[in-house]
Amino acid sequence: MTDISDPPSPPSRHQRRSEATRARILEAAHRHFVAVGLDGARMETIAAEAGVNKALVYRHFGGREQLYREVLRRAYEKVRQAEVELSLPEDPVEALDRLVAFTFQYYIDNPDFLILVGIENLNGGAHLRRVGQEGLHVSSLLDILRRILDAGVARGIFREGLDPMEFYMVVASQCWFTVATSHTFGITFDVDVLSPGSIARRRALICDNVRRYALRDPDRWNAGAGDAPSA
Amino acid sequence: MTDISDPPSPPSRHQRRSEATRARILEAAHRHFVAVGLDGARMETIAAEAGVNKALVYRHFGGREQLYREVLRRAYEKVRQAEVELSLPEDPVEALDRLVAFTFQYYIDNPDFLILVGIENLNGGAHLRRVGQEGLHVSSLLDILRRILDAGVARGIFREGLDPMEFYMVVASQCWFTVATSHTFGITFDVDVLSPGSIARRRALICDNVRRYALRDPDRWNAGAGDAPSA
Amino acid sequence: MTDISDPPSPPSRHQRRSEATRARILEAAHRHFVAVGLDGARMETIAAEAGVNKALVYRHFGGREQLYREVLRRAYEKVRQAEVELSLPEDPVEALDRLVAFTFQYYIDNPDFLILVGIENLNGGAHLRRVGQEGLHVSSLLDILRRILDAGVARGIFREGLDPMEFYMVVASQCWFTVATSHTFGITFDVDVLSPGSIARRRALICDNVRRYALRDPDRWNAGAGDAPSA
Amino acid sequence: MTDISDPPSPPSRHQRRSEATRARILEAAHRHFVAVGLDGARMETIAAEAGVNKALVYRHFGGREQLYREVLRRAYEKVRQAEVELSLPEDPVEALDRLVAFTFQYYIDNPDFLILVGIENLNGGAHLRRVGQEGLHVSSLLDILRRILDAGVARGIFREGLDPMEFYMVVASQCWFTVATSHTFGITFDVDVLSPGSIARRRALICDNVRRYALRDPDRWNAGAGDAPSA
DNA sequence: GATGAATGAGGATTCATTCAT
DNA sequence: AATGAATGAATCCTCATTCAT
Repeated sequence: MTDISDPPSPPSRHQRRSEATRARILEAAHRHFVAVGLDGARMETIAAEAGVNKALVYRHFGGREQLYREVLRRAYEKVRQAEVELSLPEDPVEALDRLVAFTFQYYIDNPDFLILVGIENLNGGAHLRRVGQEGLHVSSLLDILRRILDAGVARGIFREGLDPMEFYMVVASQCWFTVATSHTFGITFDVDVLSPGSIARRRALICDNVRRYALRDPDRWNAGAGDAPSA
Repeated sequence: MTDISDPPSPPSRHQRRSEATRARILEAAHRHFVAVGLDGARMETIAAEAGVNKALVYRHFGGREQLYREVLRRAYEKVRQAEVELSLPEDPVEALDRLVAFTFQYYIDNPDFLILVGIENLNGGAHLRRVGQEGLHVSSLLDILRRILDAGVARGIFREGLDPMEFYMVVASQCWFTVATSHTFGITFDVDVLSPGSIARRRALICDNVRRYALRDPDRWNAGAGDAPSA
Repeated sequence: MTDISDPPSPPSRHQRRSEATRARILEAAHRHFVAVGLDGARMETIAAEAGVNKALVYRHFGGREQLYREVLRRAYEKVRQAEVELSLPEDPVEALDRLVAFTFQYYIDNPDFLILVGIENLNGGAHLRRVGQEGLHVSSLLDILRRILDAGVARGIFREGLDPMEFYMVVASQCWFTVATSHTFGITFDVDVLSPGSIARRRALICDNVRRYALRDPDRWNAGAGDAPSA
Repeated sequence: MTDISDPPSPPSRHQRRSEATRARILEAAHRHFVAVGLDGARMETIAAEAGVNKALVYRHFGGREQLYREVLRRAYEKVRQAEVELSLPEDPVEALDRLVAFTFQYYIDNPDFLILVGIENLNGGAHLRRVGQEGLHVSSLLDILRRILDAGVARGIFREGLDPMEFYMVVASQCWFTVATSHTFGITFDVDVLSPGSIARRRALICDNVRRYALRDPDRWNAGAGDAPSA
């Protein structure tokens, strides 16, 4: 945040406090937007949870929409960051499993993200569009996907010509659906989709499906390798 | 709604008009809830679009929540109905394709349903839970799924022991994700997910994936059979 | 208000009550706008003074601007009405005096009108313009002015070719200034412009000035005829 | 403002800068108060237009009311100054014309003044009263008026016993009304009161009226002498 | 003198809901 | 069944003003 380039002037106490306030507001806003949605959110509540005055929220962010946009932007920033930090195994098949496990776990651990994206889609993507595609750093994700596919192809074990974006869809859709529709799915089928057992089974299933999608000869690899590594 | 069981007394003019009014309100409410969400919806707007007085909406449905619940219930009723009416081919592999095509197309043609379910999941399923699992007629869906799987197993071409609910997840998740996150996905990857070409490709991909999931020996069936049947 | 033309249906209790409410709001709004100006006025206060709910004011008038506009329109309607009801003497010179006396007295008795017009001029006439020139019924005023001038010319005692609008300006300006700037004028010159004595003197002065303006031979008419008739 | 009386110490750089800031704030405040009125004015806007911080406005003037008062005081100071600098012709009749022309033109050129005085009268003169009558330097105006009247009387061409304040009213009222109610008057009568032609005609009319008021024998002086002298 | 951060109070407008007819 | 009037409780956002630096 504080750039180390030109002038050595350290941030004044004013600036530091302001920065901290801004961060507190953002966190409160994130929590609140996630909890009750864009329309349901109350500026008053956000301010109160941030421990500041309502007017200050306006001063810092200009209004509810802009605040929401910033929250959204940061949520995307965070996923992409996590993806970048993801260390993939050399072995392409293990990499598939790792990608699925990571994606699934990220959704489970960060329902916030799913919720924000859900809100956004209900909104027709209006706010994300204003964030701008550049802010979404998708190339870093595509790099990762390509690296996995290329490695598999190089070793002659993946099908050729797979499209990274489609590959991503195959992975993400099943993880996404599991978590994002867990409530309605659970009610409809009278099951607990997010119980540890269900999750482990589901992850293994998705790993299998992804292998079947990517591998030239899935049967050579014993299915079930995606089995609950920790649970 | 009007039950045909006991007395022969035909509905009075009053009753018929009332029934029609109720239907108009429900349609208006459906449209409005879908358009702007639960929190965004205004009783005034619903009443106006139904061409009736606000107070009448209250008389008929008691309040905004109940109205929403009824809208939700009917949306589920409608999918299940469509599923029941779905005529499946004898051939199990064709049945897979048909199920995918139907599911995908239903989501495309009825974004309302995805939106309502999306809203519901953001809400933690609170309203759907009050509708009650009975109202969701899931057994008719499970019947269909089982019928397909059983037929495939009977002919020795499907893997054995596949779980209908998991099978459904494999089908639904990829269709769902494609449509339900089309806005954010489209913005992120800078593509038009719902263009006719994209849809056809995506459907073929999902068909392939589902075959790979269900079939004992996917390679015997030439991939790409799911290619745009009509479009 | 209730037109006697077509249907004999008497206003329902609802309608009558609503009409009365509307009137109460308008009166309260008039008082409040006059007291504190357009920007200073509080919808809350208006509602409270009308004995109704704030929201009802919006229901009836749509908003603060429209409410103000209606108040303004009615104020103009009232002056024009008073002018129409003004009975002018046959004698043209007496008519001049009468017109001055009426105009002066109207301003003194209805500072509301001056205040509203003052507000409006500070606003660049924006709201009056939206009322529309038709709503101002200026022709009835011009008729009166013309009648006076024509009578004087017919008797050969007024100058010919006088313009009604200019004539009006000569009359109104001096009355207007006296009342409308009474506070600053009074403070500047340390006098009480609106004391009964001052008013009587000022009226006589204006009458004289108007006679000098209109009459062909002012000296034939003993000045001071405008002297305080009542005070 | 900076008094030249006692000590020789020249203003420090600090003081000079402060003085300039103060002036900038006053100018911004003047413009803004004139533009949107007392209630409509925003401290933020004034500060921004002055290019300074809001808090600085408070430091310099203590608050919005005091700032307004100072603006008002300066506006009066400026008129009186202009009046003092007015060079009157020897000839009393020409002096009348000159006074009218000056007064009229001042109002046209300085709508600010009319607006501030208008605001003040809507306020009941509350702020002007706090400025204090001494601050208004009315005696210099009265001197001028008396000088004109006395000259006319001395030459035997003006009526005797004319009161300076009444004389002023006769002059000012017609100029004032023309400019101060130009918007509502224009809308009501559907004319452009401030077009060059209208102004010239109006000035001539007022000159005539003032002559008729002051002169013992107005007919000896050809009317219309007030015709657009320069414009 | 000058600044940016922060506050508290207010004020317009909206809305779900109820009432009287 | 259906309506229009009326209400009370929010909720967003703005502003004058003060504080800390």
